Amino acid sequence: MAEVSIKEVARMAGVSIATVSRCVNNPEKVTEKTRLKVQKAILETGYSPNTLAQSFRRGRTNLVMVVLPSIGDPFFTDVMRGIRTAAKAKGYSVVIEETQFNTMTADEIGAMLVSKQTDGIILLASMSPFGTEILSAKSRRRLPIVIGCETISPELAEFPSVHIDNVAAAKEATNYLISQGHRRIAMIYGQASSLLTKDREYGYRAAMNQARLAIEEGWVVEGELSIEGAIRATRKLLNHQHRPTAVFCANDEMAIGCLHAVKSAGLRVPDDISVMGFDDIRYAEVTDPPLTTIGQPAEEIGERVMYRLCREIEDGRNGETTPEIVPHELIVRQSVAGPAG
Amino acid sequence: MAEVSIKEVARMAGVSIATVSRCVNNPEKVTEKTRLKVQKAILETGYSPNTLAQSFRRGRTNLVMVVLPSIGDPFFTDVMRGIRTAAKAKGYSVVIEETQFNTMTADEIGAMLVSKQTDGIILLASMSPFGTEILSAKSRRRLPIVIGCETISPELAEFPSVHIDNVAAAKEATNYLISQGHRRIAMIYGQASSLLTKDREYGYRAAMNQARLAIEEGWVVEGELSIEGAIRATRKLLNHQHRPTAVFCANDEMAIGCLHAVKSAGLRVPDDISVMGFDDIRYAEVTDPPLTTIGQPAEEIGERVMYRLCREIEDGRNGETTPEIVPHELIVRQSVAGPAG
DNA sequence: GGGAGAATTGTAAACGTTTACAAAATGAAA
DNA sequence: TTTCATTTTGTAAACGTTTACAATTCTCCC
Repeated sequence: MAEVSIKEVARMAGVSIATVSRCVNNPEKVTEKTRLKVQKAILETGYSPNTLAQSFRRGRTNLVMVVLPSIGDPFFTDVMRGIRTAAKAKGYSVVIEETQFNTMTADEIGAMLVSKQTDGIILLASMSPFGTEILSAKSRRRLPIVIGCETISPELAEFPSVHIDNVAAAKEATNYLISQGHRRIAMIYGQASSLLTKDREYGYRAAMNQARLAIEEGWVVEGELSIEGAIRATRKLLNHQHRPTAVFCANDEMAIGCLHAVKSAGLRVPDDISVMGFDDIRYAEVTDPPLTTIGQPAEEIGERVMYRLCREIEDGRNGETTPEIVPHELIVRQSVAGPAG
Repeated sequence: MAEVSIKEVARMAGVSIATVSRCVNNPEKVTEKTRLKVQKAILETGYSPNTLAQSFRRGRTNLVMVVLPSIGDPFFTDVMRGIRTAAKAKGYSVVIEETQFNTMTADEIGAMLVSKQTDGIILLASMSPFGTEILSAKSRRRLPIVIGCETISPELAEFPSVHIDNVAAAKEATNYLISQGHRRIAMIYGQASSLLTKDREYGYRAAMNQARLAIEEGWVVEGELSIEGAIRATRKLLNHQHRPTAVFCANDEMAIGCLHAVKSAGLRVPDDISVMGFDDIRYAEVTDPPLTTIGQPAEEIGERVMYRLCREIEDGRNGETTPEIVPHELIVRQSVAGPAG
């Protein structure tokens, strides 16, 4: 009952399978009369095209893979929403792979591409260790890949990308802390392997240098991009012999951990220590105190990245790889104030 | 260069394509000698099987669809992690569809199933409006579907499921509030369409009745399963002529909104109002104050649901549909205390 | 009515696998 | 060596679609 194929429909409508196929895919190539006959037959048999056969025949799956560090981070959730919106509009489905939890190795990513399981890939994760492999896979055939959010490592520079100017944004965040009177500013960055938070670290250092402020040994600590990691990192900062008066966290998730750790230590935010985040996830508004942070148009990034990938898939590689830079925004709430002293 | 098929390998190794296929899929059916020859040829050509052709031929995609209200909710993120772990172990990929944002209609879900794009479906979302349609699709052919988290509506009762006992858990939560001395307890539930939070509401009402406590008009409000919605709901509760001393939120996401709204109104938690959550998402530990809530083994649910689906796909429907009930746990933190008065 | 040209439909090949079945090779027993 | 049983390999069909190309039908004009 279920496995009704095009043949059945053709038989019932008294036409050839080619005609049925045309009715479905190019209705304008077919007479009104036969189209009605065929539609009736389709209704009666409950036919729907076998997508597997279609994919096989057309050599396209209409499936796209997104590689990201963690869907747990609300920022990526928002990016994903944008990707999904665009994907739906263009008739694609999306499969997600998380790297942080090692659910997929570089080999597997390559294999997936080569075996054409997916039509293209969006990289939202730092792929430094994967870069070369993907590139080598690429040399073998045209690979539709677009990079989002992540600043691009040199090996991946030839792929199109969509992201904010992370260096400039981090600089702006740090400058805001400086403008509030802070001189002893620490930073919690993400995983060492993450290019993205490296860029933010770079922006922070640039701003500090420019303001001729010293960054003491031990003021820049790794937060593992998680709440827990940020809590540990913050404890280290609080125990530092020259305790900073402000902490710039490379993302909001870590800022939430930082906030918690500071308050758990009996200190007040922002009275004793100011905390600055990055991303403006939806929890940033409801933390106590609400988080001062950098806003990114996450959903827009997702949409643009997906549309860019569609161009890549459909028009083929057109060589144009200048990054699309989207705007960021400083969002002032209550987690930053002037230093106590 | 890229499109090297089995033919090429066969030619290079001097064997038939059948032998190559066997080398890849049933190496034990082939002589050591020829296997080596073929492996060499595979290496040299860089051959990898065309998954599209395989899927087509085998009638299996090794793709599974998960339908959920919102990946934004960290609880579902954790469930997804479990699903992914299991999926990876069993060689499946996962595509996610969100219902809350209407990215997919019931028709499309049905179409996806019928067209065999995916081998099976996991429903983490309330499908009340979809129930009958899915069922009608089901009657047409065997549909591997497993339901997770969500309590099952009557129409879907014949599908296997994995979840906690939501009614009992909500009862336990409410009883805990009562045991702390609360008499005026309100509840914020999720979307009206969500069976899951309906069950929690049912548990709350049962506990209140059993304790002979009145539920005043306007004490049970809808929170839309979002932070924003919960904030609005909480404002209503705070303006109620008989303000409750405790609020039971149907999930932590809403509890976070509730917490924020209470504090924004200048009241203290738990001194003035106690707040109880549900799910124990990772933010629950770092809210201010940390959230008293009900813990679910989210990741385990995900894994079990996926393994159950695999059984469904591989062994075929075996008729056994008794739900798997996993344990929940009351987690006491600081957002609940005795009432002020 | 006949004929040219356009519009519609049908025929059949192709996509890359897997797999029944037939054929061939191997090995053991006589 | 012959024979038979067993293992290994090859042949060819099949999966459901799409799509060149050929065949047919229709339309319109003379």
